[in-house]
Amino acid sequence: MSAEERRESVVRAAITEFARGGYNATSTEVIARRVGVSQPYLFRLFPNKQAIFLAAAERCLEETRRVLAAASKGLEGEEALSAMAEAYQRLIVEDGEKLMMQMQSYAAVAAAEAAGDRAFGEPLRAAWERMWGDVHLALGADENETTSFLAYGMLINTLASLGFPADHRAWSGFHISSRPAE
Amino acid sequence: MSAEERRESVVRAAITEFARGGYNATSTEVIARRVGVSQPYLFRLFPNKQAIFLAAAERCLEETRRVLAAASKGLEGEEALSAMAEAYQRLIVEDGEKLMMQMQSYAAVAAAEAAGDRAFGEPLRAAWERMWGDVHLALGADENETTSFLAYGMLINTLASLGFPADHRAWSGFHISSRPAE
DNA sequence: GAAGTAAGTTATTACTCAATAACTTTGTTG
DNA sequence: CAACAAAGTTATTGAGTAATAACTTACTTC
Repeated sequence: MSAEERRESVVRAAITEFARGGYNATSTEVIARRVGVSQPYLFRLFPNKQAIFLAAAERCLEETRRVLAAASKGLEGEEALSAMAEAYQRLIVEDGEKLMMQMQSYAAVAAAEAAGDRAFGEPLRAAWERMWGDVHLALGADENETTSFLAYGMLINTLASLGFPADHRAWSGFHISSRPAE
Repeated sequence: MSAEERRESVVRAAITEFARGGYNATSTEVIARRVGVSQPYLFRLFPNKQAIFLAAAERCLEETRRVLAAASKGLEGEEALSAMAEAYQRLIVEDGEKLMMQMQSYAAVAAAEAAGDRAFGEPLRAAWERMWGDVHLALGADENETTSFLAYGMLINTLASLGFPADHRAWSGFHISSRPAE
């Protein structure tokens, strides 16, 4: 298998593991095991652990952006909004990993920023901007609509992270059919 | 100093340290040092590290609830809404720690839930429910208003965590005067 | 002043983990 | 087939860390 293909499997494995464990509690060992490769080999593919995390986090945001863009393609206004909302809901329900990884990313970036490391968050801010731009376009370039849409998305993330069951009143205002798989 | 008073200082120190470092990257050593006490003594005051984290996380949510409740006291409708929004904004600007700690909490709970530990999140779900209830009452028991208010709050948390500067277009729709202290 | 108790310490253990170095295998190509 | 490179391994290190055990002050109260 080529190094490039291996890197791809590492990113996928990293998403799964970091999503559950967060940055610090996830060892490079478990990632390597999931890939089916020795632990030190990861450091031939990536310079260090942080780079693996970053690649995984970036991929998740990018995937989310892609899903939203695909859902709203050819639609506008109210239709685009509900299509994206439904797509995001489905994404979370069918693939809880992406949500968890997102939350871990935000926490990790916040920690890095607090520690004075501004470089770490850069690629994630860029990825967020791309997503913001796509949503903004899909919603007719209305900034309030865009902000509102993303706000609801972030609340969904929070409630799902906290583990509120789907029928809890904390979810009132949403129509989520089931919770993300664990 | 009494054990109860010490516990109080531990909670405050823990908020500061966990906010920057997250659960796993924060050693009990640095918390103890901040309190001005030996590391093993923490385990006389709390059963384990997780309990310290939980106490800190719970305190943060509770504080947020208290701030919102105080801001909306005696007001209703639109007035209550803008009073709470302003109070939340001020809370974040003046005390970025609380925000960071919140994000770390969500990530930690998500990880615990994914690992099958449903007990860890319980106190935080309860704290969130209390906050939800207060906001709900303040906004005239309108569930859509409540959900919307909290959604914007969570977006604020996300953007601040990602480290977007106050004048960035990601903040459009908000009127935040400055970013939280670091 | 003895005796108890609450607040605190030092020393230690058992463990985990990112990263480096040195070596080996597998496939390709002139 | 020789020689090179890419993919991968085993062995190791050095640092950090939650938690336990055993010991020490300092204050109170009879």
